[in-house]
Formats: sequence, structure tokens, C-alpha cells
Amino acid sequence: MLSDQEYDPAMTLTARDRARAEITGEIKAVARRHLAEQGSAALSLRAVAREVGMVSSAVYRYFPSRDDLLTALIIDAYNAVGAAAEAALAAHRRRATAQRWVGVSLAIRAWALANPQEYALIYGSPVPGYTAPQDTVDPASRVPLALLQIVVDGVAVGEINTDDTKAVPRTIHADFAILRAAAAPNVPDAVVSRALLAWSQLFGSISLELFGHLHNVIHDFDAYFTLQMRRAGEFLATGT
Amino acid sequence: MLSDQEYDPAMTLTARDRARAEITGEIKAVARRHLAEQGSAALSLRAVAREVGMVSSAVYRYFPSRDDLLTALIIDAYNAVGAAAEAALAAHRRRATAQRWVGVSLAIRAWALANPQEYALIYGSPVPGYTAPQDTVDPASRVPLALLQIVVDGVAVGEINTDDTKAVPRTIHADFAILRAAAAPNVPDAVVSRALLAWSQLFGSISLELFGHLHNVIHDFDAYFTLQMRRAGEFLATGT
DNA sequence: CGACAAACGAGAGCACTGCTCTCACTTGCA
DNA sequence: TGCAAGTGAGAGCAGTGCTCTCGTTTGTCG
Repeated sequence: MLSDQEYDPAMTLTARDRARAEITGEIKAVARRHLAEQGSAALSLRAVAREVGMVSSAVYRYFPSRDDLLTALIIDAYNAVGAAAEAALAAHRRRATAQRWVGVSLAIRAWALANPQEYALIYGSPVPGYTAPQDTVDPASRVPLALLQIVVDGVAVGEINTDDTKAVPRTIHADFAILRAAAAPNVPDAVVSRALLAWSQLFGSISLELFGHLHNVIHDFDAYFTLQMRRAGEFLATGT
Repeated sequence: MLSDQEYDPAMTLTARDRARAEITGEIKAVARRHLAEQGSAALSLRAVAREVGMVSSAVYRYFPSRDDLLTALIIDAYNAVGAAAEAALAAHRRRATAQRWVGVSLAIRAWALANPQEYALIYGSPVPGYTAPQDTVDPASRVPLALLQIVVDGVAVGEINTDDTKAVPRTIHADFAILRAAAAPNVPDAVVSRALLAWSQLFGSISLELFGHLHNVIHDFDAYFTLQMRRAGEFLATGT
């Protein structure tokens, strides 16, 4: 497959660089497995090093601290859930607004159920003392942007009720205006407000379920979540 | 004040029992301060012991493990936020349903802002490997019950729109029936559903704000939260 | 009242953690 | 070809949760 190799970016890299990338990836992969199995608090650099077959100090050549390793996992998690949301968004391209909301919501929840520790890592309590580096904000915004796209498209095709013209507080209007200019053209304040409310619902519903607050209250979580997101989608689109 | 001492329950306890209760309380108080200052992950039994003036092994006479100390703090946190919610519920007794929702919501958020680490402890990602002991479920249900009480009262006085009679899935109907029998008499399925959705909104909004997901999006958080809870209260009461 | 068991605090110790520093060795570039 | 940068190993430090043993204090019961 020589022709393939011509396009392989690894060709332009030195052997050392390739080794470095490979080992970095292996460390991350092992760390991700440990995270999934025991949670972020139990993630130990030394344990990861042991499994990779290195001594702990060697891992520090690749990640300057445990927090940096965790940051890498956080970025990966944001990208994974973001990709899931974007895929669902595309798959439901031709559906009505409310149905798209349900579709993307279900995709996000499915990812969360499949990767609960990663969900907790990014949407649960921030690791104490941990401040999100700038590298995380782009991946972190993929899900909100995907959800917002539903609204933007819905408004564009006239599928979203924009009758509500009640004024919002001045400061909020300013915040919404920035958001509108950046990612939500022609979406009026009331609809932005509904979208944020629906986002809170989605995030809140998944967290309540995953963190055990619906234990012994709801049993058929699949049916419950679908029911609630249908209602949320209807509310988002029609305002009722 | 001899007459006071007659009613002092400590009188019936031995000196050792009183000392034990006092030291237990002191440990908890120091631990709570450490929690508030550095978060749950940084809570160290040894550091607490040092500050209390004991050696670490002595603390184990009072709390069998770090997890048990954390559980005590969790129960206290649930009770604190529950008490705040109940107080707001009582204070807004005579207000309309939507206003009561806003009032109780604001009280819960105010508590969360004043005690962010404790909020994260109970509503953030569960400490990995930590399974909630039975002692936590009663304190944990105080907030949901207070919120549900708004709905129960609203239905009782005919202030909540109960026109929506759309059927919910059978399994969900069963779950709602249990909830209705236990704590929500005469509240129809659709209203229970709206209440749970509003609860998700409340919890989701506070978490999104506190965990930094609205950073650079919303700036006037007070106005934003009030606006959103007004809308949620309206939705809860009227279904629109 | 006096014995005995339970409760208690201190100290040492074990296995683990994140992280640093030093030392050899390898690799890639000038 | 030589030299600096990159790499891995090992020792070590300060901290953690937790256990065990040891005297001492305390409450109860014969």
C-alpha cells in the first residue's frame, strides 16, 4: 500500500515523534479504561504507568501532571459526545423541530449511559481546584451548538413559534444578542430562552437519572426520558 | 438556670456520651469547613484530625472511614437545602403556584451559591464507588417533596391546569401512580410529568451555572435564573 | 467499693498516591 | 561527528486511608 503511505502524515514525522504519539495514545487509552472502570477520582497515574509497562516518572514526559492527563480525557469526552450529537443532528436533518430535539437528546443520553464516568467527568461536579483550560471550550461547545442548530433551522423554516415577544431583562437581552450574533441568527429572545430552558431540562434529566436521584421513583427510564424530551421538544417548538 | 438543665437531654447522658457527641460534632464542623474551602476530593481525614488536635487514628473512633464522614456531610447538606426549600415553601404559602415555584427555586439556588461544594457533593457526580446509604434517602427527598407540595396545593385549589389528559406509557403511568399515592394526591399524570420536567429544569439550570457551562454565555446569572424559573413556573401551572 | 470490659487517644507502620530529581542512554540535527 | 534534546529508570519526599498495638480513662455491674 505504498500509495497510502504517501498520504500518511506519519511519514513526515521522525521515528521519535511517531513513538511519542503512539505512547501518548496508549497512556490515554489505558487511562480512559481506568476512568470508565473506577471513575475519575480513582484514576492513578502510577497505576496507568504500571499497566503501560513504564515507571511513573516516565509518564510525566508525556503528561506534565495528573490534571493534564485528565484534561486530555475531558477533551476526548467532549468530542465524543459532541460527535454523537452532531451525528444525530445530521441523521434527523429532515425531521420536524420537536422530533429532531428528541433524536439528538436520545443520542446524548445513549452516549451518557454508555460512558457514565466520562459523562460525570464533563457534566458532573468539576474536579475541585480544576480550572478548565482553553482547549476544552471548543469541544465543550459542540453539544450546545448542535442543539442550537435545531432551533436555528426551525426558525429558518418557520417551524418554531416566534409569537412570544415578551421582553427579557436588559442584561439578558444583551447576552442573548451576543449568542444570536455568534450562532443563532434570527432567533428571537423568547426562543433563545426556551432553548436554554430545554437544554437545562435535557442536561438535568440525564444527570438526575445517572446520579441516582430518580432511583425508586422512575423505573422505566427509557420511556420516561423519551416522554419528557417529547414534551420538551414540543415546548421548544410551540412554546406550549 | 437549673430549670433549663432539667430539660437538657444531655443530663440523661453520661459524660463520655456527651464528650463523644461534642467531638463528633467538632470533627464534622472542621470537615465541613475543609469541604467548603477545598472540595470533597481534597477532604483529608488526617488534615481534619490535625486541626481538631487528634491523631488520625483517633478520628476512626468516631467515623469508621472517610466515606462515613462524607456521608455525614452529605446528610447535613441534604437537610440544609431541604430546610431552605421548606422555609421558602412556607414563606410563599399564600402565593400563586407559579410564584411559589419561583420562590422555592430561588431559595434552593441561593443555598447552592452559598454552599457550592456541598451542592456539588449531593447533586454533582456521585463520589466514585460510593453508594448512598439508606440514611440519605429521607433527607434527600425533602427538596423534591417541597417542590411537589407546590403542585399538590396548586391542584387542590384548582390553580393548575389539568386539562392535559394525554396518556403516558403504561410503565410510566405505574411509576406516577406510586408517586401519586405516596405524595401527590389528585395530581394527574400530565401534571406529574410537568413537575418532573420543571424539577429537571431547576436542577439543570443550577448545575449548568455552578459547574461553569454557562460561562461566557450568561453574565447576569441572577436575572437569567429568575427569568427561566418564571417561565418554568408558568409552564408548570398552565402547561404552556 | 472494686473489678472488668468497653471506649479512647497515641504511635508506629503498611501500601498507596502525585511529583521531583538525578542518572544513564538513545535519538536527531547542525 | 558531536552535542543537545528527549527518554526511561530509580530513589526519594510528603502526603493519603487505614490497621494494629499499646497504655489509660471511664462507666457499669457484681
